[in-house]
Amino acid sequence: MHHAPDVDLTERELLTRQVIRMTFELTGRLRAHMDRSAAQLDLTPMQARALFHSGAPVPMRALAEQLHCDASNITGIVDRLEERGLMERVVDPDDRRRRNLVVTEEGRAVTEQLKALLREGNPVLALDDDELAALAGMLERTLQTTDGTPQPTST
Amino acid sequence: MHHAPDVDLTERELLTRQVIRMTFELTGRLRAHMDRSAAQLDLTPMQARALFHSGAPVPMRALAEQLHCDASNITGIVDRLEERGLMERVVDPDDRRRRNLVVTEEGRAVTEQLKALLREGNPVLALDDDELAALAGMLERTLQTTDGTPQPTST
DNA sequence: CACAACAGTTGAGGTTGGCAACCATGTAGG
DNA sequence: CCTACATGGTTGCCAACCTCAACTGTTGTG
Repeated sequence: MHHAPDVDLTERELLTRQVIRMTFELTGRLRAHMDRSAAQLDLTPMQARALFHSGAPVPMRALAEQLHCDASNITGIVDRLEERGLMERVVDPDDRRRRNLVVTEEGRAVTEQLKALLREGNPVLALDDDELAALAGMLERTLQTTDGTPQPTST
Repeated sequence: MHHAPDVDLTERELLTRQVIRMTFELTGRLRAHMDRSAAQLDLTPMQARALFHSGAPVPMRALAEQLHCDASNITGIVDRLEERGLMERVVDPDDRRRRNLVVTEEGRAVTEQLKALLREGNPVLALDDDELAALAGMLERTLQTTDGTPQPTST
């Protein structure tokens, strides 16, 4: 893209490190916050994430990608959610290999409770309107540029 | 038509939800990115985080708090890091109950490699200088206001 | 010295991550 | 039609991690 002048690079370099450090700190806290919230509803972190990403019926394969984990893990996670009656496997009529995940009525209720808990005490609420809007824009751009699969930099 | 203050609140409310959603999305990607980076160095996610937070000698208790996990987990994590020679338990002479975690020479090298990998493909690099500075400010404020233990808001 | 408090460890039970093998279904070629 | 192959999901295995409770050493206090 655009190579930057060497002198100003240090400035940005320091800032970048700082932002990365804080981003990881924030990430850790958000993760802990989410885990605590999930625990209040007797959900494991992964179960909570699975519910979170299953707004519309979704094949297990897709969920695995969204959760950045192996497909085999989804089996167990969905098993436990299904045992609690929060989710259901529905065979896709178009492709009978596929099992679409459908959140049940109770599952939706639990998901709403979870989202409510997540809003409480969320750090981003400390920002004022302008900052929030700016942050939204940045996040949008940030998420666009990286599609989740950064170049693997193969050795 | 008497109430419905949503007209003013909705704006921020929607924005907040959007930001929260994107924040979690970004969190997930960063986590996946960190896990992949750690895997390239044959480190588990927790081992990587343990190294990351052990710049200066730190008692295991403190590390547990920084990693938001039970103290008993640290035992196993440090065990494996010690087996690889990346860390050492050093008994604190002032308080012989304490074992300070000291990163070895090799451990420091691995940590540097890890940090280098983390910088590669980090989504925040997509931002320009002004945005980066603004983000830094927001993160700082955000991290200040929440000390890691968010108080349950009554709203 | 008896006692509580603290740092760290151990053990049991359960959930997840990663890998390889497997079954069932869909798809392409002969 | 039949084989070969690709795909979605499952199972089994093993290592790592999480949570909780019980336990060993050490420190501080009375």
